[in-house]
Amino acid sequence: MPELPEVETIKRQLARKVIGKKLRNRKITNVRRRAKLLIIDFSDNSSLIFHLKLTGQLIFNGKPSSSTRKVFYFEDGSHLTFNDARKFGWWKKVKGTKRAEEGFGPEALEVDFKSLKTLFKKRSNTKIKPLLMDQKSIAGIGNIYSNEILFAARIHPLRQVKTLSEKEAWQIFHNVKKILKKAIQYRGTTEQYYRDACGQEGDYLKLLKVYGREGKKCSRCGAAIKREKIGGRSAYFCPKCQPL
DNA sequence: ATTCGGACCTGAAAGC
DNA sequence: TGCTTTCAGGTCCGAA
Repeated sequence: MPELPEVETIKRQLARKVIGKKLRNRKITNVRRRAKLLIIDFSDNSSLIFHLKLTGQLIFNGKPSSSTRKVFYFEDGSHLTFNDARKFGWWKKVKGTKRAEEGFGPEALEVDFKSLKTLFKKRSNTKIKPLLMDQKSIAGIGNIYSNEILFAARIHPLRQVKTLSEKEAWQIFHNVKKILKKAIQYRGTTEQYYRDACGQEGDYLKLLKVYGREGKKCSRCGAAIKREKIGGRSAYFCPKCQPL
């Protein structure tokens, strides 16, 4: 589930709710996001790091359920519930976050066009969709938004990076920013498991143009949306708007 | 360097 | 009504 927009949504909501609260004598000083990691910092310079993987949820004052893996209780009686149906997600307590934050590429919402073009040059032999999802190259984009970005940019997910023109590279850059910002405005996409920190579903599902829409009509041209496995993940695209 | 399959788990939906 | 198969917002590892 959670890609950049979902984790960012949770981060913003939690920041408003838990900064200043105390957990086992330590005060929460900040709530941050790096790539798809959610980081809670404490006054003693320790931190809690979460990765929600596919089905993780972090819900403030969430009612425990069968998928609840951990509940963090604050000194004022409120709590933070970590649910994870598939148990891929994790959390850990660290003394510093430097190690955990290493190895990621620039944040998708912060990378500039020049750096993106440099990356395209360096990774010219790979395919564009797996590259957009590679956290070491650009941090935050996953399967839903890589599909949506490439549809908006009219680029086939299998395109070799070295064949992209300047104009096409710009379209990708432009739509990375545009789609992710819009998805944050809508508090992310709930396909099944995702909930924000208030336990609410995200509203971006209704704006999806290709993800999960195999066989349905393209909103631009009416052709049937296709699904194809690329790099082990389902790529969704319009064969007419995104020709190879 | 890149791609592939499998591994980690559970549960919902679709197929027969 | 079952029983089986497929699929899922992520990442990691080892083998071609």
